[in-house]
Amino acid sequence: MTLTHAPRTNTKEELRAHARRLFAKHGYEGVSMRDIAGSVGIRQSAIYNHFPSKQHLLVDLMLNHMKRLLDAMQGAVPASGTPVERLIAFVRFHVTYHIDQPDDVFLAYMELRSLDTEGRAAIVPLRDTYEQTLRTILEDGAASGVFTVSENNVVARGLLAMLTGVTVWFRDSGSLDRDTVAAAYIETVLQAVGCTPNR
Amino acid sequence: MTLTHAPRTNTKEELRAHARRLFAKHGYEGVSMRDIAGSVGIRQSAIYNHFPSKQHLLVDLMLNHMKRLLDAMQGAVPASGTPVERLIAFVRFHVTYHIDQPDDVFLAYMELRSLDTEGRAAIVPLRDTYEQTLRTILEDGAASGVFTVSENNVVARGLLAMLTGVTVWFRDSGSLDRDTVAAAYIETVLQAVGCTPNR
DNA sequence: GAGATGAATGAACACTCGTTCTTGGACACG
DNA sequence: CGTGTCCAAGAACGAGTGTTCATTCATCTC
Repeated sequence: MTLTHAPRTNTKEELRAHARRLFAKHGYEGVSMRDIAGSVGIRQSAIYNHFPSKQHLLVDLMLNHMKRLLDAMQGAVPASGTPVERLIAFVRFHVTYHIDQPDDVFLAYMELRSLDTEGRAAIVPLRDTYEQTLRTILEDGAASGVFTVSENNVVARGLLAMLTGVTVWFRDSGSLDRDTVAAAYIETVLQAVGCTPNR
Repeated sequence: MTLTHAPRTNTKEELRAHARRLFAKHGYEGVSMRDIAGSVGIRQSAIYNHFPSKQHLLVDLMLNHMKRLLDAMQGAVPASGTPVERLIAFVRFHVTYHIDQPDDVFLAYMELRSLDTEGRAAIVPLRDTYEQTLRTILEDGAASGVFTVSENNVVARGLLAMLTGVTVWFRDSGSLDRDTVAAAYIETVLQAVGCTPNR
């Protein structure tokens, strides 16, 4: 008798997309299931046909993101090659990927604290693997003498923070395009590790 | 008839301290007034004798932090001096201050989104003033030829993100002490702006 | 056509949220 | 001693929380 559900397709993927955007904007705790459902155009109870809980929805987003990030990075950064080549590839990949997926990146970075124990256990190793790639590049470069870095770990973490920060301020509507930004980061990072390839 | 309130002193400052820690750990939305009151050892209703609302409590924390940060920075970074001297002073100040006050810093960085319009209007200018200091140092250095930076704004934001990131991983219990970390950041930043003073 | 499945609904669950209000004890000052 | 101020307690407010449930419809398969 009541006007019930209209036919829908792809609700699950829409839920992912809207939840990602809302979580990134307001934080996990700042978004209710009603907010997400309302954004998609369904009632909150219907979410549970697709995800068993709010926490599972968050883990789904973060896990998928980390896997895609890791895959894409390993495709973009050659395992062989000089440290300089690999560092340039890593920085270019990281900056452009983060420009393209700012919500996913911000979520994975910020909402580790909202994960329960098992969620965190699933995600932290992936992040560590990603970061280890940069550390290895720096170590190789330092060992072969082309990089000058005093504290490898401090520099690696510092560079990652610097690169990831692009999501905070970059807007496509701004005056700089992606390639210009990536080039600026590449130059700055190369200088930061004491490597001036133009000379 | 009921056992009512025990005498207390300094409740307001205790509320600030506990709220700061909890907000930094779980996020503004992830902390309730009952959580804060329980952490201090009073009931939630008693908070309203000291702060008119949760939002006011957040603004109080962020505004006080930004003012103290700005004051301390202006005391630590000489207005006159060479760009190199000022850059070194700025980096050393920023890193050590952020190591000492990680909760305040994280809060001010993350919870801008939880501020209402007027709170944001009060805080954003202070942060801009702080960041402008670094930008000016980079501009002066670039103008006098001692720094090599392609995109001044990108580099300034990148360096700030790099330095602020120290709050994420630094622990006093770790293997590195504050001075070693500060020195590593100083060296990395000097190299990043294309300035190698040891040569 | 019959039946299974997927996906939506609205109502309800038991809590928790920020906030308000009344009450009353502790202490300072006259 | 009386009065006023400060600040705590406790109860209550209405609204919102994540989640569960029975139900209903549309669509696919046999």
